[in-house]
Amino acid sequence: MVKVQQDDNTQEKILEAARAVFLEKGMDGARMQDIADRAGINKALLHYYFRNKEKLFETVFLEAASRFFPRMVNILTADTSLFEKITRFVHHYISMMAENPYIPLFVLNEVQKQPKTFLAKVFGNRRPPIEELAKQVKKEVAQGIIKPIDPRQLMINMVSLCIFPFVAKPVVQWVLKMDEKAYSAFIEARKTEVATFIIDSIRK
Amino acid sequence: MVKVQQDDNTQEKILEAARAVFLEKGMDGARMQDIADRAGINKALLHYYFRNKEKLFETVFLEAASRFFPRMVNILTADTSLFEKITRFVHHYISMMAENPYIPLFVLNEVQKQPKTFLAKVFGNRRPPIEELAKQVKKEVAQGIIKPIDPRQLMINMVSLCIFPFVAKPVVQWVLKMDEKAYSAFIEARKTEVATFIIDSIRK
DNA sequence: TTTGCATTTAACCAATTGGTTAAACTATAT
DNA sequence: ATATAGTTTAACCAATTGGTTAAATGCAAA
Repeated sequence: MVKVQQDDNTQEKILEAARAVFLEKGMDGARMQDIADRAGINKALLHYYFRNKEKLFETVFLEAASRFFPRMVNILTADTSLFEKITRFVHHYISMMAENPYIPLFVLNEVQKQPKTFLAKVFGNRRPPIEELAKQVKKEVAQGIIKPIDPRQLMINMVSLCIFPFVAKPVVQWVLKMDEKAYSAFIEARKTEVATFIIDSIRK
Repeated sequence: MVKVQQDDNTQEKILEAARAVFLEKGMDGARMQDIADRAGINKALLHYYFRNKEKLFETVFLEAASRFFPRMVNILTADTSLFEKITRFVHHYISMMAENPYIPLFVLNEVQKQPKTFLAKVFGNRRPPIEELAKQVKKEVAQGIIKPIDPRQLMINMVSLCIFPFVAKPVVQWVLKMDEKAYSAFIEARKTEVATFIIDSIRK
């Protein structure tokens, strides 16, 4: 059926446009008219597909989040060495941010505006499996494999190094005078740069 | 003259309220009525003091920025060793974020929505003096004092490690199960943790 | 050919919101 | 006492915006 295909096309066009507009403007700044325009349709059809702005956003966001979390949980709970774990974590985290660059800033905003509600919606009951990594760090510190470090600080460092260049993309581009291509290359390079940066820091 | 004093009080009350509301809601989400309410005045008086939302925002933000930049420029252009520079940079950056925790997320949002306009307004013509640090890094790499590293990556790492824990404060608190006191202690500890983390990473 | 979904057009509504205005009141400086 | 600046009240305007509606069109499946 060609119709169904058309249907999917339009829906995907809308989601793509929504991603772009939400990225640029945030939830408050995003205009339904903008999204419709960018999707090449009109407002009526936009509301025909998604009842309202909130639903549209939820669809866009949960779609990305549902791809994100399972992979990170896998990496963190896998039976691998600490250095291997850090390397894989950084690579995958940066890759996923690069694929969904609109997410992190949005999350930070929503979580700022309504911490409880939002965190509940995203994580539900489950928390990120940080205990695994913490234990592993403590163990390797005790064994003298790595330098002493607070596992919590290490974890925040890892996430900071992965996420920040995305939420600060325009500033990074401006300060370092990068066009899109240079920025992409810079991010690509970070996948290994950040991993070695972290490992070099804690290795004895 | 008591009047002038009253005047200053009201103006400061408005700016304080504006800071709070802008922090919570961002530029788009912030409502003039909210600001007036929180300042304990009415909308008419708010507009009596600040012609419009944009002017108010500008005042609030530039006031904070004008305290921030000179200090960082000083540190970056000072005639000190690289490790000293990194240490001072991290300490001051984190201190200033702790004093103005509402700024970073706000900046990231505005710069996302209107990169040119906002960056021009904040930085004007001048850019952060990154060349100094870049040269210093290249020199010490060449001299074999530190490991080879792209100065740009290093600088982004420094800033990421300083800023991110603030923009992600609610998430950090939730994931690591911290109350306000624990979070403050965590941030305080970062002033030295982050500095040694970076230096340990690049030191040969 | 008829049925039904996708899509457009275009007008419209209700709520929000930034911003204005004018009149009145208060307290103080002169 | 009077002028002046700070402040309130309250109504109002214009623009934006999320969302709705109804009628018409195109088009593929049956």
